[in-house]
Amino acid sequence: MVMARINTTQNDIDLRSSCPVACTLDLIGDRWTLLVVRDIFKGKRRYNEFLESAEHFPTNILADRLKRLEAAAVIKKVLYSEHPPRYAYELTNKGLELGKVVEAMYHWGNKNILGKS
Amino acid sequence: MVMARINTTQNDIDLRSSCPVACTLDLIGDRWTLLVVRDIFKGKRRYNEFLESAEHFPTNILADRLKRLEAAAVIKKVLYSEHPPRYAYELTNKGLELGKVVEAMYHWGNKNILGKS
DNA sequence: GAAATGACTTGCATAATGAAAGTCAGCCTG
DNA sequence: CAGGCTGACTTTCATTATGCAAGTCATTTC
Repeated sequence: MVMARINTTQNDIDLRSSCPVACTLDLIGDRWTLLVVRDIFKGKRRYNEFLESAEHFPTNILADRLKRLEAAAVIKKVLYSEHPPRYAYELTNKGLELGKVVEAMYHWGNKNILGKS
Repeated sequence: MVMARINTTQNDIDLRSSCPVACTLDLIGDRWTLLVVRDIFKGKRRYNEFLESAEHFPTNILADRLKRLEAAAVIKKVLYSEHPPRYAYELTNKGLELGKVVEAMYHWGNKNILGKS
């Protein structure tokens, strides 16, 4: 597919169009990425905590998504132990604002798939 | 991966967990599905109209997503010509409620990828 | 010194994606 | 009524992504 480099804020994903929805999907349009964001909203911070989630991230996918989200400045690494060096993952402002998307999916899934509320 | 058949409303996708966010992603967690929904919100109704979108749906993907969305009762086919038989795609209530998700992505992408307002 | 922990990386088989071309039914035009 | 056109897909096939299992590696604790 022909990709374009559209004027974006600092990150370097290939965008299919200048539609905001398509741009967003180019970054988070897969089955795992938003689950990382959801987990951080739920208070998880460390690699092994993500792995404990019910959906069972494959380890390579988790590592990849953390890398991509960090590159896109949706999350950032924070050192929480010097020796050995260990990092926790936290949401940036950009990541916090994804809360709206996660919430919308939460409500939709609850009502339209799980049939609750 | 081990999939579960969780008590859902009428459709038959395999769900990874009972988390509403994960359930939603099991249905719309890819780079194309929500673009179909977006297009219908923008007034498009027919196969060829979707194909004209800037992101250039591959035809096989479009046909597949329309099928999946119909199976999930997010969209429905409506006959708009008897001879030859031709169908238009429209959103069901379930689909209309996805508007919240699309909107949230629209705002997020505009602000955080395109850098507009 | 041995085993454990946290955080990944690698290998590999299977599944999904995407580009291009093919199909097919029903008009339409000469 | 043969040939082309239109709308709506299907098929093929090369490339890429996913997902499971196993391996790595730097500490740290026993």
